[in-house]
Amino acid sequence: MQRVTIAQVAERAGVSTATVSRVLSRRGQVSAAVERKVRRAADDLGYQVNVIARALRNSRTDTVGMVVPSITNPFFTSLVESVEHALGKEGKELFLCDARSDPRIEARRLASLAARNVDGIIVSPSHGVDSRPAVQQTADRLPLVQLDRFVDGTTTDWVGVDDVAAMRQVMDHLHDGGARSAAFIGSLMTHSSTEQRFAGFRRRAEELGIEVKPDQVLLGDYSVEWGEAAVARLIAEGGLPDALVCADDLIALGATRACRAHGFAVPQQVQVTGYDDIEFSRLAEPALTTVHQPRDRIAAEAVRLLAAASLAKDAERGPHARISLVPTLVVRDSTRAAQAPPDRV
Amino acid sequence: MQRVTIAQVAERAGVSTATVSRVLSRRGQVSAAVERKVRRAADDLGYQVNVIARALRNSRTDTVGMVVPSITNPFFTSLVESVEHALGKEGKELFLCDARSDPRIEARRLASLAARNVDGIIVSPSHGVDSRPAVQQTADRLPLVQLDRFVDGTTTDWVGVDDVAAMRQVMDHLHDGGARSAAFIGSLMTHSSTEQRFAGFRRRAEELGIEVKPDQVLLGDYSVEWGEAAVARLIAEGGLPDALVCADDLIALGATRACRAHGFAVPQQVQVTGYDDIEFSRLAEPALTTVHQPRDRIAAEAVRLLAAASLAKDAERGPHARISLVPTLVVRDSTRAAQAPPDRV
DNA sequence: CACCTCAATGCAATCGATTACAGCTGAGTT
DNA sequence: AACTCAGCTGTAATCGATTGCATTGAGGTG
Repeated sequence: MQRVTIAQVAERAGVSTATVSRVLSRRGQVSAAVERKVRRAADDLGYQVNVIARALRNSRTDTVGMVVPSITNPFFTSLVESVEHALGKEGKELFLCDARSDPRIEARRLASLAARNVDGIIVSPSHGVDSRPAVQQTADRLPLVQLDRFVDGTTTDWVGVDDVAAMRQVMDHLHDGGARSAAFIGSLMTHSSTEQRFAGFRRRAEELGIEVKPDQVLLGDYSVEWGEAAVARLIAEGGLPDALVCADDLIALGATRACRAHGFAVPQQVQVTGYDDIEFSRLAEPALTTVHQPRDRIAAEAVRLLAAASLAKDAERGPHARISLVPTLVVRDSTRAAQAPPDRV
Repeated sequence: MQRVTIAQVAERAGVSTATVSRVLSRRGQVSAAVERKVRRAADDLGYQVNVIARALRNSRTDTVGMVVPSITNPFFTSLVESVEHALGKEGKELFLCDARSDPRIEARRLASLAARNVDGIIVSPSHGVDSRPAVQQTADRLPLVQLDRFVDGTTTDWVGVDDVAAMRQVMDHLHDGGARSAAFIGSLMTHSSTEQRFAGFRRRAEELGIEVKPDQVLLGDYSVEWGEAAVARLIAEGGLPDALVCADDLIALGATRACRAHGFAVPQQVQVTGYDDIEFSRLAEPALTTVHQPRDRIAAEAVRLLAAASLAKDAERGPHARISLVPTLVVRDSTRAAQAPPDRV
């Protein structure tokens, strides 16, 4: 299907393939007259480089691979968009893979990307432990940056946000709104984001004297359904605390919905917070208070690290960077205003 | 970075590269003893094929390219997921590109995919007219299937749903719910889906005697913001009709929100319908009545067509297929039950 | 005029896997 | 014993672009 080759262009222009290559890739010196002839011939024939052949020769593909746990999670989708944008500025393209939250599929994707000679890989690992072998092995072969989530005990670059700091803001805000007890709804502790967020939650709750009953830490997965189920369980097992702190927006949307379905007013009776600031958190009823992640910054840093790693090569692979950006709390209507209502204090 | 080559495996196993290749790609006959030696050597060295080199030789990449107008639109995201799944069954991978709804970016993506020797391309064109040159040109070089949307006047395979039939269901349902007037909120007529949906809307409205004022056909883009803006405009310019028929769910979500913000009850005072059945349409308040697209079927058909086209090659490129699947109406709470309330009739 | 410099260009090797063709070996045939 | 043939295996060409090295020739210098 790929018809026109550099040889045909060379023949038509009456020069050698070397010259054509030099003209088309702007390297080496070529006289103006020849350059014109070559360009002319290339245009006439509708020549397009064969990226595959070039990649084989150069072992560079100008392509970066990205693996995310789930492409249907709006947070990752918008992260992907940011990454693609950042890469575009460097003339690179993105090869996107969905791991379906399964470390085995993830491992296959990583291997396949490596076999395709991508210049680097950006991955948000599906599992804090089980993802390790594949991630580590891939990182040994080519530049790799972990994004948002990370695998325990791997030594690669990482970019994400400071979950602990974010949770502190969330808890302070809830406390200001009068919350004196709270539940945490997250995913199983199988990936770093839940772990970190829970750690931040627990620490600040303790400092503020917010009560967290042991059976009010519920772990499932990042989905609306789980948010609904978790709230149903809380209600069945003794009622809701003052606040529901959710590990992501999907859970929070489900939780809010379940609260209202069971007749609990949000935020009057229960405050709810999310995490990620996906587009729909703004549209929910009530609009969700959540933590905004600086996606463009995250993406830009990841791309920068990757570029740096490509240059450094095997040589002086210095210590790996862990870039932690500061997220911001977005206060909307699922939590109460700063001044605690007098009847609660 | 790619270290282990077939030559190294060959040396370690004490055979030629040809034999290694034969073992690893399961072609040609090789004695059991040699096969064992080779596999052993390959494992020891951690050999992985270089997909690039193989692709250059075979001019097949086992990769399919997909271009969508916007990766942040949940409808396309889930379509992508379905396609990836369908491809996975055939051992193929997906190279995903976002056109940002810009035909120029789209053209670049298509060219780049072609240069990468993908085996085929699945595209949902951004623009009904401006996307034509690039799509047609790409289709001339390799197998291409249009999905969901299509470009006017191109001759390629297409898979999508019967928008007109879907709109008939929507209108019948609204009519049953008592609607005697309606507005249409869509995108500019720059892509086929809005065109088709509007055509179906208008025709059935006429047949049912539902009034559609000329200035109540509002065209913007597929976004929540536009849905909100359109409703604001309708209210400012003389009030809402009985029903708002939206060309996609994002618009419908925005429209619903705006209605409620302006004090109009949905569905008691205004019925609202969407299109696509994205996940959040279920979560909205009230849950959105919408048209469900059979995404897995669409994806499966597209992949099938692509495979068929790859086999047929340039040879007997028969007439192109246009596969139109039947979508289903999903009735939720943003429309009224079948029996029209007596006070409306 | 002999000799040197340097820009322009071509030749041919290279990236790694695949495969047509040829060569070899040994079992089976007559 | 000579011959056939199938089954293995190796040699080398190939895919298309890039690039180190060699070659050419124009212009410059003493």
